[in-house]
Amino acid sequence: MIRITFPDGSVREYQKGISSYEVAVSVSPRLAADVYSATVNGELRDLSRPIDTDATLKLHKWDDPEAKHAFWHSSAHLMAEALESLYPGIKFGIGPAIESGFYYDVDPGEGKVITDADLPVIEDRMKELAAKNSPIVRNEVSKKEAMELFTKKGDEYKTELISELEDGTITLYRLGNFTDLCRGPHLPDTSSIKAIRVLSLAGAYWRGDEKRKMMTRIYGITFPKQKMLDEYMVMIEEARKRDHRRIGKELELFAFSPKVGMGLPLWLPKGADMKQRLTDFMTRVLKERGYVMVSTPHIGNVELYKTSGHFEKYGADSFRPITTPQEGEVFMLKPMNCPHHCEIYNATPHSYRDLPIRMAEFGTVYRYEQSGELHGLTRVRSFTQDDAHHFCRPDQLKDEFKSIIDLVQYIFKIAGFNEFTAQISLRDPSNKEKYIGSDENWEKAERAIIEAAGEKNLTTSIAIGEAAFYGPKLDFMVRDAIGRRWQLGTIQVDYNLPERFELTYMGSDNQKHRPVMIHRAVFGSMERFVAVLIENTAGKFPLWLTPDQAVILPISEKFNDYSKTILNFLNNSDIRTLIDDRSEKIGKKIRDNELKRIPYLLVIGEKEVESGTVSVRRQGEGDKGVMKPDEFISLIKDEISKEIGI
RNA sequence: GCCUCCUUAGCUCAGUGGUAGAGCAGCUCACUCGUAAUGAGCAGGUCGUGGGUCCAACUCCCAUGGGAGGCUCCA
Repeated sequence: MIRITFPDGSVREYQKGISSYEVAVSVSPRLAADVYSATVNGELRDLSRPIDTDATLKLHKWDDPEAKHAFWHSSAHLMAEALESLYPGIKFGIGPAIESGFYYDVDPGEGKVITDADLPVIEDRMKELAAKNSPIVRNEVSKKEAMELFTKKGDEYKTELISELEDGTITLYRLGNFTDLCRGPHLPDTSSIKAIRVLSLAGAYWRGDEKRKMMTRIYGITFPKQKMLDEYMVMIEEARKRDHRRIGKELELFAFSPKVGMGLPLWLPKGADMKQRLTDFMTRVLKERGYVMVSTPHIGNVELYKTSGHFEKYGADSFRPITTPQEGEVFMLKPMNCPHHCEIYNATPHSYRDLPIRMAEFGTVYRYEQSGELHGLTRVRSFTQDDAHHFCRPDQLKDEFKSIIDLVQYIFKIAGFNEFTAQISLRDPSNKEKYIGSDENWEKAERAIIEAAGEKNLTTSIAIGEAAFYGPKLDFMVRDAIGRRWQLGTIQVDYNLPERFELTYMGSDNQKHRPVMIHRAVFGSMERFVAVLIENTAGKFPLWLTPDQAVILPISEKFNDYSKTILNFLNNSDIRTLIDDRSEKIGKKIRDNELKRIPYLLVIGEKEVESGTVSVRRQGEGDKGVMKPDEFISLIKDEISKEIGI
């Protein structure tokens, strides 16, 4: 007999060799039906594997990521089984579970392609195979045996993976006729895979290396119930409706034109208006926080970027240089504001008493991004950063970091980004030659970031080896409608530029010292920030920011004169107001303006004219009753004050 | 840049070899209306562009522009 300890501390005795699944059944058959994998003595395991010793056991139900992982990983194997039966000779790369679903990278063979039209066929075959309820069988073999098996099969991708594994036991999992190299864990069989959808195709370089073969990546998702798949598809569809590219077009915020060039956004009046409002707001906040505003040109002499080191590192991947016709001077489109800011620093002498200097600019930069990378407003070739550089003494580093984290937290809160993630990127200590700067400086900077984040109660993850070559950084990421993460805010320590630009300040010891530089952005870029804001709000912007705050809806033309009086009154009181005086019925006007996400609709008919009032309707909430125009203005001002405190 | 797919009216989309169609939006007219779609009429496209095959191409083929989803990249 063996003793199994459950997460609640209770202990039960079982026959040696019982499986986790059998344990689940003994607790409750209902539980067993919703369990997909188990953690035995801290090790993630198949439900069907026997337990031979006393153990702690946690059974993973669907809501646990571990359960979904096993479910989707087994689904990837099911898809592979289907693919192998449909495309004999197909070769397999890797096929993991991901956040939502799974994929498998395959090589269909020379001259063969899998296209979108094949997806339903694959899906149907998966359904047939799943219905067989075949067991998924775990098998331990030696490295040599595994190598022989996949060599015989001609699966060179698998043999490459095996050759890199440690000697010792290698686990294989067999489902039907398909055997895969795999660590597991897996479902006991395919009986629980009830709903299957093969979603999409993509190219993916083998092992993420662009010099190697382009595999075909097939994405899919599965669920234990059809209803869950239906709900998932509805959710995806809802997310698509929030896509900033779609809403941006609908609300006439921005556009792209092939004539202007890909990745070069055009801000339409309403979008430009909003962007300006964000800029004004940020400028006010920055001034309160001790920043000074500067302004620099859109181009700079190539020597500037040679000094900064950007030319050497990115020159080949930049827009081609611009040359003057007479003198042949060479300029670059500005890819960064920092070199310019360094020269601003150098334009005047600095005492240690002046520091920190917080120099900010809404600077438009131009970067050559690969065409396949461009994406709406989130990845463009021309964008405006809310850029700033802190020039400080080494002893001020941590406080400066804290002030920036505080600023980011403040702005994100106002923007409603409550679910951002923060990542600290440190250098890879085993690869020091990739980075510039002394060990001492790196350690100091990394410690300052970690401590500052801790003192601001910021939950962070740490990524080793993700630092920039010139210093560690802290990035703030927010998700878009379909779950992709975009970096908005960033804080980066830089020891490189102060050196290269020979920045100095006079210390209390009457000696010249080198300041430390911190690059930081909060919005990241105006473009990306607006994009994420659109997707997070579905276009229902906060009142202070939205292009049009109110629309007046006269019930008929008879009330147009009074309505226009109100229109002027509100606009003169800084309420951004429009009038919809089309000869349409009131229901139609309400519908159209609700769809335009106008926060307040003011209905005006005979009653309102007689009593000198407006009838207020809040978007999404319906009729709020009548009030005097003055009261409406207070209502709006109060709401804005709650949003941004003015 | 690479892989797969898409590209028809301002927007969303039908149209599988016989020289283009709907809904919404727009314009005109009528209606003058009370909280999410009033009715009628009109107008709008060299089917992204350039080649080719064919008696005939929106439709098939090639090239190219643009877009989507990924991969690689992202100072």
